[in-house]
Amino acid sequence: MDRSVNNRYRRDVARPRKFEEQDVLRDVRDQFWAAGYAATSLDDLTRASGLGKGSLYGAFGDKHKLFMRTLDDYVTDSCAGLRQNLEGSERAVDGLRDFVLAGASSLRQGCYLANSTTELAATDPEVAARARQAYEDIVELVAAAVKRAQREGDLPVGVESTAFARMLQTAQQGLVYIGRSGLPAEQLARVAQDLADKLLRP
Amino acid sequence: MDRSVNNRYRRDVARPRKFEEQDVLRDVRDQFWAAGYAATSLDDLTRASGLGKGSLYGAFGDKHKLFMRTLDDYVTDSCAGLRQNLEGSERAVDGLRDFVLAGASSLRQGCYLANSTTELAATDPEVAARARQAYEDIVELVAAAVKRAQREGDLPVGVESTAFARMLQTAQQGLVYIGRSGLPAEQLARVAQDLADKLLRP
DNA sequence: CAGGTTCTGTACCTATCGGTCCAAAACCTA
DNA sequence: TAGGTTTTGGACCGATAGGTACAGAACCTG
Repeated sequence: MDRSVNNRYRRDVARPRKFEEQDVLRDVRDQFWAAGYAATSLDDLTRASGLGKGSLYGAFGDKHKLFMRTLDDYVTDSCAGLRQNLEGSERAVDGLRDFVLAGASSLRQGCYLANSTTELAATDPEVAARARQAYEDIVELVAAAVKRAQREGDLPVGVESTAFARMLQTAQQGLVYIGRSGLPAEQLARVAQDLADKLLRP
Repeated sequence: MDRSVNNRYRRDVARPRKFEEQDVLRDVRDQFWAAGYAATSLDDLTRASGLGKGSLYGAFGDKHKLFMRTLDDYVTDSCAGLRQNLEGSERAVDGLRDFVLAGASSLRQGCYLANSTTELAATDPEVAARARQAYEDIVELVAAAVKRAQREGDLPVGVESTAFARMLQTAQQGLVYIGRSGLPAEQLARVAQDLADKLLRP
């Protein structure tokens, strides 16, 4: 019987787990985030999560599966948050502005997806596929907000929404990267302001 | 006697080397570039370069020293090339435009410095320091070109050249990122055009 | 050609890698 | 409380990591 990976059958029987899946996934993700995938050993993961190897494997499968799980959760949460911010903003252009500025907020830590993509996309097809899909989702969300901003009269109607969305996303990722490379926070914030102004002026 | 790392004393005596340092450094760099630092083993390096471990250590020191050497060379060459492009352009604004567009040319491979920074800057102070210095040098070069473009009437004189330079650099790095994440070449080129147009219009 | 020196490749070292196994512990149902 | 089932954590595994040692090859000078 396959007991590995996320089994939930008969949870009301036998010895119950001592940990919360979400907590473990968060700790593990933070470890990967801090050191990168290849540079993180299983011992690092057991130390970060407090679980033994057996528990880790029983619950999530091997190192790669565990990593993909954290990446997947991160992407899902990020996209949900982005959608909420974009659709929740009074005027769409404000949401777009916040989207760009958000690139300056991660600072040295960077973006988990971006870091993972840079480290692994060239050699790991699963990561590459997940990253590509995530970026398409983001562009779609942003493009919808661009269209709304056009309807609201805050962006020129002439521009193609998808192309414009990609441009904003590129600017945001550039900010994330420059932040990770060590630019001081206040200078980074200034760059973010300048970029948002230039790209979103009518 | 310390024979390690780049010794050149008495080159006209005893058994001469069978390899060219530059060739080896290029092969090694390409290996690091393709797989990342942590995911590259010494066996990978001997395979890529054709040298044995003994030769590699004798000539360049350990894995980390060897890596730093390739990173250093890459940065030096890149900055020299950038300076040449910027100072060699008829009008400074054309050089700046090419600078931004260059972010779309690396495609899946990405930028060696950017990849290395993303993977290592958070945990490796040497890499962090080198990256920070490289980015300052680049900003300085670009800022000088911005000033020239202002004198030539292609950019408004009101803007602060360093802040503007950082903005252009951020856009370029964003393109590198998006390219590495798998956006098709023609779409990436389009984004690059759009960004350059938006940022460099008078 | 002899002596001295450097370079090269391989064998070898210890530590750690990711992953498996399993006996004991912990819990639920009956 | 007894029986059944799952979880746990550490012992253990072969493979590979980065790095060293060293014997012999290759070359220059004199």
